[in-house]
Amino acid sequence: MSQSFTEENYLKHIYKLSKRSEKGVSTNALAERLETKASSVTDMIKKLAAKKLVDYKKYQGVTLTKKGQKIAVDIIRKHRLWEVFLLEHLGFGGEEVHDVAEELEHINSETLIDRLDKFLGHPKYDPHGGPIPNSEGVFPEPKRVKLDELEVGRKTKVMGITEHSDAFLTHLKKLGLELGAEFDLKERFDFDRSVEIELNDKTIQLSHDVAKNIFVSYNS
Amino acid sequence: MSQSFTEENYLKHIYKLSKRSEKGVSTNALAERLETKASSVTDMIKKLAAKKLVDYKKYQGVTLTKKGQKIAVDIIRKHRLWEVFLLEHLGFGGEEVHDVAEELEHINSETLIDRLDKFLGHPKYDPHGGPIPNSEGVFPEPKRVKLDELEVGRKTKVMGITEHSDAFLTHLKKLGLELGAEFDLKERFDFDRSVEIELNDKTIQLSHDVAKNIFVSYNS
DNA sequence: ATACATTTTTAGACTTGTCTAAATTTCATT
DNA sequence: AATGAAATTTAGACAAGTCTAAAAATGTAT
Ligand SMILES: [Mn+2]
Ligand SMILES: [Mn+2]
Ligand SMILES: [Mn+2]
Ligand SMILES: [Mn+2]
Repeated sequence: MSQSFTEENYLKHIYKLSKRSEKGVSTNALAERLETKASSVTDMIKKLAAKKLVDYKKYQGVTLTKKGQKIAVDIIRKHRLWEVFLLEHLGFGGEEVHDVAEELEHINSETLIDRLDKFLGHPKYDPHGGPIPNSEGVFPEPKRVKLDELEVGRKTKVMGITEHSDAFLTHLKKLGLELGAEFDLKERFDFDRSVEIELNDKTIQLSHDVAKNIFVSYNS
Repeated sequence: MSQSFTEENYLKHIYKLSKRSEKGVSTNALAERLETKASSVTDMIKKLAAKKLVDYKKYQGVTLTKKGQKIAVDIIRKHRLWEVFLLEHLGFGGEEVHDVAEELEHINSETLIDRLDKFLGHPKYDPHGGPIPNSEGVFPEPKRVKLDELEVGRKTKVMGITEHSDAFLTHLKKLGLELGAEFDLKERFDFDRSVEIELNDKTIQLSHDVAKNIFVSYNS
């Protein structure tokens, strides 16, 4: 059975919304995410339920079935692989990438995505730090975390950022915290959750606002 | 104004069909190409006419307006650029490529296609010998021709084929006429339009059936 | 010029995804 | 437990694209 773009987008957003709470995803939350009306969401949910892609009881929200989940994860895989391609090979900037990937993720060809994956060298994370599931739908082990939450004492590397304002980018540049920069996390101050890192033999203080927007990776 | 996938496919096929005759494209021809019914074609043509993308008089067939033509040529550009990418960078085989390109051609992002074009090195022809228009919609000078029609005496190179049966492919392989093979056209026999070529110091006869399915290129 | 076949258009219906407005259910407060 | 607010579903409508069956136009062959 094959899905329309619309159905795929619904499934993907149900998946993403359901990550942040045990209960089913609410009609309104979904409507807001998809920039559509609650009544439209109800209609679509019924269609997805008829196809056994979601479980649905009136007024109780939706959850994905195994089948629906596999499709959702597959869309995420495609989205992130395309983003890697656009950024690393076509020279796109961080922000331009998402909208195009939003369309490319719906191109349906297993061959295509497998070969793209190979071409890209089987990346495990996209440039925003998002983990890329393999073709079985399995996500890589989470060896990656926001600097915000990293264990003190770790050697780490800047893998991505979650804030893309010019202000933030130039700030990072000034500090020397560019993509790929390596440093040690020396200390975290409970008072304001600011951190102290050592980068190229310099000691630097970072506010919580900065730390929470930097993705870092660590080994093992 | 933005077009749906469907509208874009109609425009593209009107363009291709109108290349082979002066008159407008007939409803039935279009229906057959698009694997749909004549009545559906009539409906869509009226929609396109309302958008000023085609000129249409009842029972007289359609032709593209300047606007419609630009859109059609743009789709062809995208289709062929994607085919180059799939073949040269993802390792697709000649036949697998088309169906995927049929979907990719509808991804709408000028940035994307300009960067893809650059990434590919601004190719002028796709691997089937199809010329790739530039972003203004201008096709490259036709320096490429079927062996069928090549001027006797030319040095040429195999650039593509227009027949993809196993039988034909193995035949070519046996003759040494693979993609990129270089040879001279020595003679053409009017009797049956067969040709004589010289390839790697060997003289080979090719029937018209073979010659008409080989694209060759020549300089200046 | 007439008759028949082919092509094209129209009429009416269906599916997908959306919307507004109204009805229903659930939830929070008293 | 009652009530009002918020969330959700239903009812009915619409646009896009398609289809079948029937009507109209065009082309062809005597
Ligand atoms: Mn994205
Ligand atoms: Mn999408
Ligand atoms: Mn093609
Ligand atoms: Mn297409």
